[in-house]
Amino acid sequence: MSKIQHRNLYREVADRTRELIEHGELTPGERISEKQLCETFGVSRTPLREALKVLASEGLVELLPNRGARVMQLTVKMVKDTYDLMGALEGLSGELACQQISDEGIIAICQLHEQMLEHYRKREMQPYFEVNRQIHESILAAANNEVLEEMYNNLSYRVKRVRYSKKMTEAFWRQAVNDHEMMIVALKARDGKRLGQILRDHLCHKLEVVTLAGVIEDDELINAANG
Amino acid sequence: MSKIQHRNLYREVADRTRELIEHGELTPGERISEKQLCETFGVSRTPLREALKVLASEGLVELLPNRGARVMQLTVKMVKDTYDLMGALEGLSGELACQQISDEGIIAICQLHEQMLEHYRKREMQPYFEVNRQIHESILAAANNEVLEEMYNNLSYRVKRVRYSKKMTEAFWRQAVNDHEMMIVALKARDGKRLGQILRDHLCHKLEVVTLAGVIEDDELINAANG
DNA sequence: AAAAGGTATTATGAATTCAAAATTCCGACA
DNA sequence: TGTCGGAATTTTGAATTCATAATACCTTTT
Repeated sequence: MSKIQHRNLYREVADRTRELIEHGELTPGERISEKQLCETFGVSRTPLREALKVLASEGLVELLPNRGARVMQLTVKMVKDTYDLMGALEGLSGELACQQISDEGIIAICQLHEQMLEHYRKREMQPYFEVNRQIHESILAAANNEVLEEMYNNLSYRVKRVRYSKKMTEAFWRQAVNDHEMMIVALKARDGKRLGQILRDHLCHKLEVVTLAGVIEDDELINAANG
Repeated sequence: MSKIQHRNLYREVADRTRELIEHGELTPGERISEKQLCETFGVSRTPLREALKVLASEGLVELLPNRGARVMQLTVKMVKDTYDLMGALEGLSGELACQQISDEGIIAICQLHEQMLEHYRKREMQPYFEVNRQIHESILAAANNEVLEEMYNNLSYRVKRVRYSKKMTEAFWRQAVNDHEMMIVALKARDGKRLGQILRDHLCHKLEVVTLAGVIEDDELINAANG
């Protein structure tokens, strides 16, 4: 028996608009026409405008007074900054997780790790990414810090548009798997400091993939590549 | 010539409601009557409701579907979680600041530090807090990471209601000043790792002040003490 | 007297309406 | 041909109105 969810219209609209942005149906910098979005969702302007305010405070859209909403433009610097921040948060989650996780929790993550290795061996990229995501999510959950979780998820939403699977070379992939091997060792040893450091480095490696190892400039706009 | 700010009504309302919460005119857990707030601000419900949505996504109020808004209740665990997070962010800001700050920037912070010491010697608590805030703000600014800055400010807003000046004993104060001495040494040496660690520990000490060294329970509500 | 049920009132959710700002369009003029 | 200015249109900002859910109140029944 699932709980009845009184979902307000503005939440629904916010979620669906987030998806539109994530999937590139609303491209970065594009002006969002209230009227048009209202028609596509079949709602009036009131809940739509409320949703836009929420998305703005989440950093996904930009509200220009009397000039409407725009999908937030991502610059390379913003992505770097966000990754630095997410690195710190992942680091913290690793430290906290080591303190709080149960033995069963560690076993569960190890099993996910084995699954992930299997996908790596078979070069199944999408399943690999999915299990990878689950591992990071499990560590975050084990940290038992809802504020951290909320903030991390918000940040990851901002950079979700930046897909890096196409730029994921064999070398980078190998590095990522290597990072994960070390993570498991640290987690089993409940070495929080170490796990935290590995997670931070791991995210730096991801950033390298995204920014093509620093070939492009800080203020350059990220073009939304949908992988 | 100051820039003309086209401040939307909903922003104004959000700011003023934030202040009401901060100053305890709206107490934690208290139900927010839309009609009443509309009357005090002299605006219609539309901008007020938009403001409430923003405050909700900032974590300052709670929106219960069809049951209106409540000022978010802070539990001890939430404050602990938030401080853990802010510790990680301060740590990051310290590391980044050491990499990016100019020599002039370091000098400016040292001067603030001297001012703060002077206030400490004279036991001028409010001026001490103000200069203290400026120092942390300067380090945060020197980190040159807008996303970090935004997130940190949001978190600090959530726990602003928790005033600790009344619980600030001589021993804690001495500890805080000691932390700051070490910070300056690390900053001058541009030792990012060390500065980061000191900032994290520094925030842990603050947390101890807030939670009275763990005398109260996790799920206990924080009573808003306005210092 | 206490509990249950139904009606009245109030508060919230969302659409509509009105006002004001921005944009577009078009003609006048250099 | 290009650009400047102003009216017409569109778009956003905010108030109002309408619909519906929650709450309060009162009656009825045991």
